[in-house]
Amino acid sequence: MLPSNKITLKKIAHDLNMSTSTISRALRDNHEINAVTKERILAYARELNFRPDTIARTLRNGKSKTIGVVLSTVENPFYSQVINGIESAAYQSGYNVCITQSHESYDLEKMQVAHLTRNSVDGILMSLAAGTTDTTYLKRIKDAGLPIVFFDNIDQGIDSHKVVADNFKGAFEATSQLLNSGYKNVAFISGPANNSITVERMAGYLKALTQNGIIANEATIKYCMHDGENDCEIENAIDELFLLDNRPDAIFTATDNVSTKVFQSIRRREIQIPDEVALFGFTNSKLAELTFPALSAVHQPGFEMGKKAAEMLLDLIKNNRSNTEYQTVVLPVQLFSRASSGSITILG
Amino acid sequence: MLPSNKITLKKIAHDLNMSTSTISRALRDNHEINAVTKERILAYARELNFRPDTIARTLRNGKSKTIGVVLSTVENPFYSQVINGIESAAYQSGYNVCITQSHESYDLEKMQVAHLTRNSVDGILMSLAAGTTDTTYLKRIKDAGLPIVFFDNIDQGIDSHKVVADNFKGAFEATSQLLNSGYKNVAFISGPANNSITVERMAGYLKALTQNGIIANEATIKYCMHDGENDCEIENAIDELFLLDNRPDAIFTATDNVSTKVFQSIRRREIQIPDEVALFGFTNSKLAELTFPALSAVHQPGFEMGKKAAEMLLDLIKNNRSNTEYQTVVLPVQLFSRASSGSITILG
DNA sequence: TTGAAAGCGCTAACAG
DNA sequence: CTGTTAGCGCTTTCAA
Repeated sequence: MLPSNKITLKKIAHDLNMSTSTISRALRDNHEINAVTKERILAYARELNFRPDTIARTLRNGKSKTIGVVLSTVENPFYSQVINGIESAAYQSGYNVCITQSHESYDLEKMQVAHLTRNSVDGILMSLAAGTTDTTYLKRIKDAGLPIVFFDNIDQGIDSHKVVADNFKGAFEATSQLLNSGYKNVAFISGPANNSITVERMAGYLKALTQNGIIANEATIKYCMHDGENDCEIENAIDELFLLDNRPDAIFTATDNVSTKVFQSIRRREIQIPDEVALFGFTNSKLAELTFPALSAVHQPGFEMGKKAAEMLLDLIKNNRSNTEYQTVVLPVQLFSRASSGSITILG
Repeated sequence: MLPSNKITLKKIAHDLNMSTSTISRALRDNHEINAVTKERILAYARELNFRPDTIARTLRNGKSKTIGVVLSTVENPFYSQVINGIESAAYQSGYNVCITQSHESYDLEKMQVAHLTRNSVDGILMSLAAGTTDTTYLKRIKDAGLPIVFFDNIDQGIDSHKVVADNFKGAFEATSQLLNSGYKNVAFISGPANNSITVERMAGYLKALTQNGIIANEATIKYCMHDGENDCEIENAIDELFLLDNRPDAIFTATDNVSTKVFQSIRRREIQIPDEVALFGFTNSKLAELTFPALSAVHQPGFEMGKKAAEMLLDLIKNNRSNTEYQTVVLPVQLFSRASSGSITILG
């Protein structure tokens, strides 16, 4: 018996007086192994509680059975729901998930992607950081053969599978509801101007305005370069809006983080919602219905988005398709019209 | 020039007419390499954008420079803050972080730990799942030499570094504040009875009661086996409390998930807070101050806990200490007394 | 049905 | 200062 501090194929082979290849085959249930030999090996492996080393297997096979995820931060409830969707699909297929955060920073995002590729993930799921504008590094990785599926904040430039929420419709409906409730001057606060989600939600917002015969006023459109993570962004945006001659009577906030931060700031300023200013935002927080006043929200299907994106990635990985027809899946959003946008709603 | 689809030491060595060991040494800035050779190698590696394969390096070195994390779910704001603390410490030391979720299930937890060890993490940070009672499998892993640091929901049975919040004090203070505000019959709802956090918070709760000359009533103490994730748990607990002859006029909720779920349920039932029942809970949600009424909360230092736990783990990993004196670090909590416990507070 | 041998990409002991 | 060689734990030809 070889020393038992580390159980390897070699040790089992030695103890059983067989070759490592036989052990390897038996443990993977290879059919060209004698049934009784196989049983003996399995029994002994079980006794030793043997677990094949994933690292060695990965090095040898060139596949890790792990998918990497890059998103801004798990602290955002929407993304934590996405993660649960990803895991559900991955585990189903026997894949592991490695979650990393970009904190909306281009440099961190790049570093995380580098880590993931060097750790041989079989594919990557990602929502771009707010600060990312140049995605050539991703294109290079994808062209080198690593499947990437984008979700939420995507890049229009790279041809690949994508899963997004119906941002346009969500924004259009939210803005329309504010206008229908009688608000005349609806402002817009979002993340960085170039982000796909901002662009789409902005389009929905503008459509609602024009459809109501309103001409958009650039002064009432604010972007937060760091999606509101840099606190002054939010404060400045609100300050500027409230200093306008034609002060907004409602704000549509276009991202989860911006929505809760704006809500918090308005409350801190002791400005009455919705009497002085109405709010309608994008958020997946379960506490939105419990705030005062209850926060009107566009809710994205986080779990479904993660699940769908993971499924598409796994399909790419397993079928090793090179010339696939890439598709973009658009998932429906849900609107919850509550007190913050002037609606009277019963909780629950 | 060897084919360039995969850049390895071997390819660089071939192209430059040197041996792989020279390349390896040069890239790791080994001092016994000629300065000009080193520069040539570095230049060429840079040109090819060479990145050493982590998997191969891990297999060879026996260390992955990655730490694994197991916690219930990232959807819990407290844990997402812990993660950020862990990452901050890990990145500082050049370590990677792999986050996994147990969803409060013993089986899932065990599976995640198995995955992590098979993927050769250098150490594990974990908060036990609510459903975990038997930790012998962890003891075995630890005894085999893998450092493990426990945080939040810990196991008293295993001797190792631990980082926790001052659960006793948080619960004691919260309950005391409810009693000082005039509530006479304070109920208790928490996660599973056996969990360390429940035990400690319960002790703080009981201490506050006895110190106020109150004899604890078992009927007003409720446990949720799945930390409130199984929705009926919360509903049943509340139903039972409200059916008591001596109906509680206040509830101390002892975990983040239970706190928000109980709050939500009470609101849905249209029971007035704090007039009909006051609430004081443990939660790290940033929205707690924005709810109606504002939710009184014991706030745990999530970021600090993650940071400290990671630092202790990294110390264990780097110094490879076998017979360390293990210590348990207790971090202070913060109390935010708000309207839900009868306090009048100004936001912000 | 089994074994021997090569090799995934890297590092380190040992030689020179 | 640089090269040769062996080997981390596994899988896979190829040969028997």
